[in-house]
Amino acid sequence: MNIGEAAKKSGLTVKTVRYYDEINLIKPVKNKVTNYRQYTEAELAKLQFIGKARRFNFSIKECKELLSLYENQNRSSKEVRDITLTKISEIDNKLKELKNLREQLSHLVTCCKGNERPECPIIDELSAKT
Amino acid sequence: MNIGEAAKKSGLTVKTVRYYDEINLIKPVKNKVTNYRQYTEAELAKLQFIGKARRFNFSIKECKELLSLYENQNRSSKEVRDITLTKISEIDNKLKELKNLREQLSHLVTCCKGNERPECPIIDELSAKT
DNA sequence: ATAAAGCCTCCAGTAAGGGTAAAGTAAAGG
DNA sequence: CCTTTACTTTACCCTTACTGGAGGCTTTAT
Repeated sequence: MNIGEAAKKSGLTVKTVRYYDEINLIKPVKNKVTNYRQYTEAELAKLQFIGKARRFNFSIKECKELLSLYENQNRSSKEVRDITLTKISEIDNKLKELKNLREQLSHLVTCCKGNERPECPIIDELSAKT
Repeated sequence: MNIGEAAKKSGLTVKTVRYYDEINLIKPVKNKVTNYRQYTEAELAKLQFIGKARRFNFSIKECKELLSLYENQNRSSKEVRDITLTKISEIDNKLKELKNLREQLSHLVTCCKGNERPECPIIDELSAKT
């Protein structure tokens, strides 16, 4: 498929997908006649995967690592397994923190609805005059 | 407290905290004699909050918005409430996606443990030759 | 008293793209 | 077949959110 379709299906921009080619992250073959990039389904899947990881601030370098987990010929090895487990635990930390952030905002909503100015330690702390 | 302590307690780097001062996000007072930045507990709380939001790719601009939710004298207004609810729903989407990413990696681990080379559609898809 | 650690400003560089231009290619309608 | 519209190409500079380093004051520990 062409770059536009790949971008759309992966939720990335065309610019970004082109950039990933440029930095040798996902390099599609190019139609020798038109010079258009041609993406396979496998490459699309990788783009989707990278998109997901990037949205959670895994760096491009880390994305390469994650991708290599999939591509590693020796992926059943202990080493690969360990890296993956490390990433998972990183993700678990992110999940925890994200839930906490949600909590904080949701608290803001329930705590401050209506016109009352209820007791609210979180807000008091944050809105205290410097 | 000095910048080093504020940085440590907020999980940001000193450089980053200084940057947030520079862009008028969190501006501490400065000790007129030493010229050192002096952070209050309230500013620390804001740094922590921003750190959390930034780690989930809320832009600096969005962080300002979020902060203003707390500081807004009129925070019980419908508008502020709506913005907050929107942010919360964005967070819920992020949570969903993050769980999905975790799932994908965790599947990789259980699927590929030991030395066998088991069937694994996700991997097969991703590692398929271009 | 001196060394190490922490703070300051200033300047330059980086990561990961985004915006726009100028030009080639492809698909659809008349 | 031709034109319009949509898509793709490279090239170049711009942006956001930092990061690193130089050079120099301040504070703390020995």
